[in-house]
Amino acid sequence: MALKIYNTLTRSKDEFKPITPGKVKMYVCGPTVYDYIHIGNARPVIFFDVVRRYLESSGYDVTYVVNFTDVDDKLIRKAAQMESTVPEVAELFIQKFYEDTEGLGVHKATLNPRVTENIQEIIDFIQGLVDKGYAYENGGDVYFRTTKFAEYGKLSHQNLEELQFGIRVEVDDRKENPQDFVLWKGAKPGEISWASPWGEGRPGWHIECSAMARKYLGDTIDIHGGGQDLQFPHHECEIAQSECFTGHPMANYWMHNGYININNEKMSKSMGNGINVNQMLQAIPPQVIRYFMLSAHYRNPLNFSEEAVEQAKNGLSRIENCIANIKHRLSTAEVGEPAEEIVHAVTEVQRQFELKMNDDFNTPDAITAVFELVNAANPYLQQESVTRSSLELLLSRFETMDHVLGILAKAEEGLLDEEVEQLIVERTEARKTKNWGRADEIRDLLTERGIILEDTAQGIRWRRK
RNA sequence: GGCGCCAUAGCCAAGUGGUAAGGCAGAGCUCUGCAAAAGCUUUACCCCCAGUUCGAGUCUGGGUGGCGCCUCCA
Repeated sequence: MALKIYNTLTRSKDEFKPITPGKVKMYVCGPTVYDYIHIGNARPVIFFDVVRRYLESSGYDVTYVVNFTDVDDKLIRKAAQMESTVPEVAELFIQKFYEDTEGLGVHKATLNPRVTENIQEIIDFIQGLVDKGYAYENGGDVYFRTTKFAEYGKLSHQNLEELQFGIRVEVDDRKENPQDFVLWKGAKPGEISWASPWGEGRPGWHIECSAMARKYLGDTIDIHGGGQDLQFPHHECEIAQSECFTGHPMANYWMHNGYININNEKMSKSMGNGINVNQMLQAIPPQVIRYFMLSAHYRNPLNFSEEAVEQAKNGLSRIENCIANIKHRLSTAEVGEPAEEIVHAVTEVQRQFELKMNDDFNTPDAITAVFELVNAANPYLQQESVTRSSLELLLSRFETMDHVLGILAKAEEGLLDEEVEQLIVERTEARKTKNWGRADEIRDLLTERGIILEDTAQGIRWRRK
């Protein structure tokens, strides 16, 4: 079963063939660290984490690079606002990024290079472009000469002539052509800056990714990802810079995730409907956020709303209940061969899971596969006698799939404080003597404390709300 | 103006031309001391109109209605 990836470059699902067998070089554009990450940032962070996990679970050795843009206009503005410095602001929000993404269960990237740690590489890169005639200096700025790169527009499938320039951003008259973009920005007095052949300044936005991707992964990488909005101009410009500089394709597969809307509206700061991951994690368990994010295909828009979160939460409970029920049966299960229907279900579910993940990372269908396992497990659990091997088989399959999706909470077994333990014992006694009043009283009391009791044929099962 | 995306049940959401997955919510029933969890049952002529085809949610053309990008943006 070959993995297919929708490639923005070709606009089709292409079979994935790594440059080096068994290895994947993957670069995803990371955040500009001038603020907390928001729910929109969280989508690529979570999705590409899943891509990376899936590739690893498929046996690939993945080098996953996510950069930090730690110097740019927004950072300079923010630093002034906070009466701080750019490095301090960057450091603060890099730490917040780590906290938030860890909170979301995201595995750390192999490398998180920063722009400010790669200034020399960036300058060399720009110099190379100038030397080859692809870039020119004017008034302390250096620009990329888009007309020299015939393929400019191949990623976003744009014709240079048809683009409307200067609609949103004023065209700088130091450019030869309005579509040229800046590689090096001359510093204004007082701004953070580095010495360069063109005077004091800082890198333009696009060049950093070209320089860092090349430095850490090589001239051509396997997968380059990011949000849909980065397609143009950001990734288009990266391609122009890198391919003019190295003479090789920058990346073989370009992946772009869709937007998140909030209550069916585009999220934007000006509308004031942004949601920080940090705040969100206070209210919503990370597993629910991941489940929600993965419940739609990554290229489709996804609408965030209270109702959607509620549905995600309830859907997840079905899976979690199932697993809790399996674990609860473990102690009273019998020795024996795994049940035939379970072996069959487990095999079929795994096949489906891989089939769907191989089809351009169809996570909604992958989640469906998880539910199919639930739908096989639950009727089995209804049976009077079950075998331990069946239960273990089910559990291990859940684990395998969750290793990729990361939607299940780590089991926090056993740890009930003594008082609660005591109450449960008391309630069991009360039930034996049919003292239903007391039994219900205790159950209500524990419910208030967030502990839900369930009476099963195999004894009491408790879980946290 | 250019380049694209989307439309499937009350809600969310898949769907390789071959009688429309899965989840949530709702309803009824079973199990239960009562619950919970779980089980069973139940809900779609796939935005509209043409066309291609033995056969179209799926392909083509044309509409309608949403939406994105066009040098800050995930």
